[in-house]
Amino acid sequence: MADIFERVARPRRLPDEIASSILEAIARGDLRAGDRLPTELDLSEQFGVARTVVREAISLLKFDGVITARQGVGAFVSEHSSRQAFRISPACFAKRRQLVKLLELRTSMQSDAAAAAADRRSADQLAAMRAALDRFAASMGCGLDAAEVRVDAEVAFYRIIAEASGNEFYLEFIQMIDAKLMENLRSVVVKNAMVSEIGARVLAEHDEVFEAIGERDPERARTATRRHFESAARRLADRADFADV
Amino acid sequence: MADIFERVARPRRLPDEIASSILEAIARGDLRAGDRLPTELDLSEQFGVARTVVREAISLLKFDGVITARQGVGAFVSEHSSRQAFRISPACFAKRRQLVKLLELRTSMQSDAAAAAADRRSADQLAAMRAALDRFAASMGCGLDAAEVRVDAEVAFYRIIAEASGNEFYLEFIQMIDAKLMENLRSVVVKNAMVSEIGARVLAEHDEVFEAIGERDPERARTATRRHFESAARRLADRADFADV
DNA sequence: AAAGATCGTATTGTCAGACAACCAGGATAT
DNA sequence: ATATCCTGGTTGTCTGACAATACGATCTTT
Repeated sequence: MADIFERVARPRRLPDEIASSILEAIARGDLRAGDRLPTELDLSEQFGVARTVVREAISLLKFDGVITARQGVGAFVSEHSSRQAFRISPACFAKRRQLVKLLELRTSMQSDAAAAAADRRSADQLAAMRAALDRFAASMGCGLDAAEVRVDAEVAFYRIIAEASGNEFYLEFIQMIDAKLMENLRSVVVKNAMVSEIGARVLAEHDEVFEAIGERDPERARTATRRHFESAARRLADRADFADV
Repeated sequence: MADIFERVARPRRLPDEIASSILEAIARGDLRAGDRLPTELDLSEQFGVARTVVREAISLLKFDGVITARQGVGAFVSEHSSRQAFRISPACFAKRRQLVKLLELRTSMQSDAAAAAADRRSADQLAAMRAALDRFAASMGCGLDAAEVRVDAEVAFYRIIAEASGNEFYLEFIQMIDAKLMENLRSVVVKNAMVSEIGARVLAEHDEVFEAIGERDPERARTATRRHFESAARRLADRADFADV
């Protein structure tokens, strides 16, 4: 089931490149709220591309509320509060410090989603959680394949919980952050999963979450989930080797 | 301090309009993951605009990871998991049900941010919280102006907490969701603030949060914050009149 | 001199058309 | 039958033009 080949990296498109570039300038502080951007013509010359490309780039940032353009006047960096989208720059996943913060965010979301799920889950959803956990338990071997299956089951388990929360925003958020975390950490997670002692303890953690949701005990579901994610984060942060910036 | 006039609504730009239109089609289910979009030329004819406009619209969605385009082939709706941004459609703020879910999300974030702040806040940050609470307490009159000040102080109080969490992602998320909530609910919030019995009770709730953070008690900070936001959400949902869809 | 009207210029918003890069599938040659 | 080439279709980028808007300077009027 696990894909063998990595997806090839498509050449990035010019507008995305330029948008990221401007975004970085803002993050660095070279461009501050209220500052005016160079004109589209200037930018197209600076970047060495056509104006249409610059326009697409700026269009992205306008849609996100990062910059505001006024016809006849110019484009300006918006106040931070007027942002329309929550977006995590890929660079954050490479730095240990940022990564820990993202895991913290993830923990918040997931544990409250679990609490909500304890209240609102249906019998079917509970059964789906059970099935995911069974898949997890059934693949307790130490091989690479088994570990892969186990990791997938784990991810599925918590996705189902998010779904059962009845609040689609939890699900959306968790899906987004999970996808990007997995992109960057899958190998480490899988490697961790291959250590057998850890496997048994982790299963107990998941079971605790499952039982709490089964018994419709929100408080317990919340703390159990938190406990699991906190220890998982510890294991990950210990093991992963980052540019420690 | 409170602005007297609403900001005039700028005419929306064509690309944004079209992007939202496509986004809605996806949300409705008219376009599903893997489906191919009409060609840019087709779309420009359907919408009655130039291709550059369609391109800008599609460019937005590509940046968000909602659609994936392959040169020479076409543009396709991506898997949900490959989304790059968390974005809340404005329509969600008009429907009571969705709004309740957003408040739930907000509560999760804020209460965990408070717990983190209890661990990590500096003395300065604590003082800033105190100052915001004092502003809140000082404006206990029932007039409209007093209520406005009070609401601002309240928002500031919880923003400072998010800042003190030491996790900038909490802050960013809360700022974004707050800005949009306030856009839509400010009048209701202010109206609520003018009811004096509520004011006193709310102050007690804030104080509890403040004390917990002062004493570096994460658990208490979390539950106190949760208690406040849950009762606030109840008051709001009762009072606000929505298209109850 | 002060106030108001007009005009010019700069900038963003939209349009139209062209070519390049790329891909899929069919036609052709071996 | 296989490999190669070609062709049409689609996205990516470029160029140039005009429309819409806003600001500021100049001119006019009082």
